[in-house]
Formats: sequence, C-alpha cells, structure tokens
Amino acid sequence: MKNILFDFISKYVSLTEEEKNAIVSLDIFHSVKKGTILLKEGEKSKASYFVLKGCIRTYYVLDGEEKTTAFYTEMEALTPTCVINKTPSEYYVSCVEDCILLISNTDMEAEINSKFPKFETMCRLFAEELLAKQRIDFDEFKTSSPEQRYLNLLQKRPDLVQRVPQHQLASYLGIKPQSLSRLRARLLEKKS
Amino acid sequence: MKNILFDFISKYVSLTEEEKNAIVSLDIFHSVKKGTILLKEGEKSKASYFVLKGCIRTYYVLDGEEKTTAFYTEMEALTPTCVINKTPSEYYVSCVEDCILLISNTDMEAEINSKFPKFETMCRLFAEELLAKQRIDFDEFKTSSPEQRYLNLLQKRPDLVQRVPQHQLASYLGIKPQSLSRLRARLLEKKS
DNA sequence: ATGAATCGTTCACTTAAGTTAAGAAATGGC
DNA sequence: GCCATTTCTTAACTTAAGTGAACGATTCAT
Repeated sequence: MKNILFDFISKYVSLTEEEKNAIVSLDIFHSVKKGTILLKEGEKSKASYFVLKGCIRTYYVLDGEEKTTAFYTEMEALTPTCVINKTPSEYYVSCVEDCILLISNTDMEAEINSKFPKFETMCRLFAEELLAKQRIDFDEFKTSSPEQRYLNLLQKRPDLVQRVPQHQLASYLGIKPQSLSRLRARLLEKKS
Repeated sequence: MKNILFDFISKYVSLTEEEKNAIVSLDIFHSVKKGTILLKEGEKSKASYFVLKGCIRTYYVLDGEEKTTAFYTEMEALTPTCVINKTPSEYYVSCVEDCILLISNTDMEAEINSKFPKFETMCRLFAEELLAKQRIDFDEFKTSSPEQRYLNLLQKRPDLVQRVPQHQLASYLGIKPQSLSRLRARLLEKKS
C-alpha cells in the first residue's frame, strides 16, 4: 500500500528515507466502508482524500435530488473546495465502494511543508496538474453533447461506467437518469 | 498599474521592497491590441497571462467552428494547459479587447521561486484557489440548464454579457448562438 | 463612404432532453 | 429466502436545443 503512494509521489519529487518515514508516521491510511459519508453539506473540514483503492464521489442535494458532480478512483485526490476556502461545504462526499483512503488534513500538510520545502513544490505541481486536467474536462464537457460525453467517458474511464450506479453517472454527464437510459438504448440501436 | 498587481499579491503573501523590485525588474507589463492572438493551436509556449485591464479568451476550433470555453478579465490569470503539460496547445488564446497584460514565463517563475520560497507558496495557494473556483463553476454548469446558466452569468459576471460578442458567449454557455438568441427572447417574454 | 464580411435575430423544422408515470430488475436488510 | 427499497428501463407527452436558411444590423477595411 505504501509503495503505491511513494510510486505516485515519485512522479513529482524524489523523497529520502527520512521524508518517507515522516509521511508514514502520520498514520494516514484508512479503510472505509461503502456508503460511508466522509463529508456532509454544511460541515467544515480540513480533510483531503487520496484514493488508494475504491471510489468516492461528490454530490449536491438540490431540491431534494442528488446531483453527482465527480468521482475519484485509484490514484486520484480530492481536496474539497470547503477545505481550500475554509467555508461550510456545499456538497457531500461519500464512498461508492469499500475504500482504502489516505486522509490528511491542512495542519499536517502545513507541518510537512515547513519541514520539507520539497513537499510544497510537489503540492504546487500537483495542484497545477489537476487544474490543467480539470480545465480540459470542463472544456470537453462544454463543447460536446450528452451522447458525445457518454462515448467519451466510455473511452476514458470505462471502469466508471461499470462500477457506478447509472443515476449517479447521469448527473455526472449533466442529464437525467431516464435520458441516459434512452441514450444508451439509442446507441445500441445504431450499432446493429 | 504596479500597485494593482501588488494589491492582488498581498491577498496571498506579503512582499518586501526587495521582492517587489525583483518582480518589477522582470519587465512583464505589456499592452496588447484587440484581436491579437497570444497562443495558437499546435504551438508550444511557456507564457502565463495575468489581466490587468481588458479581456482575453480561450477557444478551440472544432470542425472549423470556434468554441469559446473561457474568458479572463481584470485580476484573473491564465496559465494555458499546454504550459503546465509541456504539450502543443489544443486551443487558441486571443484578446477580446485592447489589454494590459502581465506576461510571465515558466523559467522566470522558477527563478523567482528559488530566490523567494514565499513566491512558491503564493503560487500554490493561488493554484489551489483557482482549482476550487473552477470546480464550483464546473459543478454549477453540470447541474443547471442553459437558461439557468445564462441567468447565473448575468448575476455573477454581468460585465461579460455586455463586453463579449453573443456567439462567443453562446459556446461559453455550451449552446449555439441561435439558441442563446432565442433563450434571451424567451426571458424577455416572461418578464413582461 | 461604400462594399464585404461578420454578427444577431427570427423562423420552420428536426432531434433530443425533461417530465411524469408505471412496471421490471436488482439490491440490501433481516 | 423474502420483503422492502432502490435502481433501471420503457413509454407518451412536453419543452427546449440543434439545424439550415434568410434577412437586417453592425463592423471592418480600404
């Protein structure tokens, strides 16, 4: 498990044994059951999540309806906006599956950052990379139709379509569950 | 003009006179004419832009059609994804109006970062804040209809609706110019 | 100032998503 | 295993966006 983390980190900076030990000693590995709510609307939090195994999602509850806006799977990280903005959360975070997560908090990060400036560089690079990824995702979303977005998802994250409930996928694609169901039926028609 | 920049920076870190001078000496203030293309599809670039005055936009050309995905106005910064990923750009960046821009490049930033660690902290905080802002924007986009998105834009960036051509606004809202035109007519009907 | 190109609106028509409702299928708890 | 709940699909109908085309209005270049 630890190796997975350090392999990931090594893409950004190289750590000494001392630095690795400092991270391990923080005791941030957690097993979390499917359905667990990690963050609720209205709550304040300092926690960030890194998914080692499993899948978590963020969702809003608008007019009593869940609107799923993001999924995070293996090797993906989520720092909720409420953590960055220091405001109550506008959305929920919960586990789509049983998960092994790395859960850190702002204070721990600040401590590590001051001890190891290298770590701050990593965080900056990581934030910038995420910013670029998210920008591309947003642009693709804006410039394509629901059908194209679904096909795009099948290409890029085929696992998601399998492991996540349809109605959650639907709002992730910006449409209603019925529309996703119909859209899929339409695509099957076309193929044959 | 310099004061505008330093007021902005002071939201993240406090700079000494020495540090301010180091920044000014980089000679990064530029006037750019409306219509100027700052970055073309396929180009590699190391340049980032901070808008002191005016408006710039990013757009793709897909099937010969321009798809505008973002606008940056006063006090907003753009680091194109191609700069972060070190890949050829997938989109264009151009000036919607005459602009006064602060144009920096990766090498300059690296130099300043190593001289003043404080600067790297600022970049990290800034990237994180942008990440949170963009996440919220994306979530709002996903969870709302074109009409809601337009009304939302009227609330949050009323200036954009005035200063930017309709057909650019339309793709920014994820629809066709005709649809935006119709949507606006529909809203006027409703009001009366 | 004038002609050319671009831009915004309107219209008729097509296509697809939203809505409401019903029922089948899958899942979870006991 | 069985019931209750949730999830997925289907269908009929409504609403709004996409498409193609036409026509002023505006902008731009010379």
